[in-house]
Amino acid sequence: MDDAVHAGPRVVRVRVATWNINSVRSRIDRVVAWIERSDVDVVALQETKSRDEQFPYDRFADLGYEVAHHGHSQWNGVAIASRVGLADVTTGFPGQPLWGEPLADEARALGATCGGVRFWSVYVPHGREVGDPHYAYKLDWLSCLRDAGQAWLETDADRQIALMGDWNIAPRDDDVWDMAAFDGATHVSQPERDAFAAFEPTGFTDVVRRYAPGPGVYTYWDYQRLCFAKKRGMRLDFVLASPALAARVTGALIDREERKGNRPSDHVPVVVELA
DNA sequence: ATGGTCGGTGGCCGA
Repeated sequence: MDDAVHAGPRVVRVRVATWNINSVRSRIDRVVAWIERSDVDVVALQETKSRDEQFPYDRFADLGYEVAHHGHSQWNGVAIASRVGLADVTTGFPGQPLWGEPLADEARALGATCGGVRFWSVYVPHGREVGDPHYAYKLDWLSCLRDAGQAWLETDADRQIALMGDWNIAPRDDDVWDMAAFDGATHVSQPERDAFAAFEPTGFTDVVRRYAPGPGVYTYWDYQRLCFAKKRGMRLDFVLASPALAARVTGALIDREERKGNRPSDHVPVVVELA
């Protein structure tokens, strides 16, 4: 017995990640290999492009992870995998807007509590074109998520909450390779940037940028036109942390290597380390 | 050569 080993404050390091994997079924071997290699405790996935009954639950269980998935069709789809517990799974956030004809829930948000932290895997609507109904939906969706986040912190300002995923917004000019190429485009418009910035006064802050500053640091590269080789990317994936969670962050990285090799996703994982 | 993509699906849509 060596009591000294067990004395003092217990420091628990946790690595969490978010990754738009652009189809979990076509890329499950890569996803499994990355999770094993990267030693993450919690990973939020977006664009699984699967119905629940198609989701490869066994592959995560074999790795020692519990996993929750929310998917209706070949579109969207979000998941959270965890090896530090997975409880209170919630599909969709309170007040999440509907879409389609007839109006219906899209599988774009999934909440779960893992290791005392409330995680949300979010896949923000793309917007398609400025002025398109989908663009209005995107702005509304972001506004409603902000309201939900604000309400959670008003209930308890000390809650550890992570809103992480593909936000489909490049908040700063440096978050795209050339602003001239995005003239009039979605992802960089002022209303979208305002919708993203509106999280800041509620207490949610991006915890990655200070550890992975730009310019030229991206999380997404279009498959077309050799964008990755030409370093033409966008920073679209973010981890927004509540104040109590942000205080635990000791580091972050964007795993650009994962964009290489055979059949990668067009997004790469974003990893945050908590103490 | 001045372009160059995917995935899921089912014959195009969404990104």
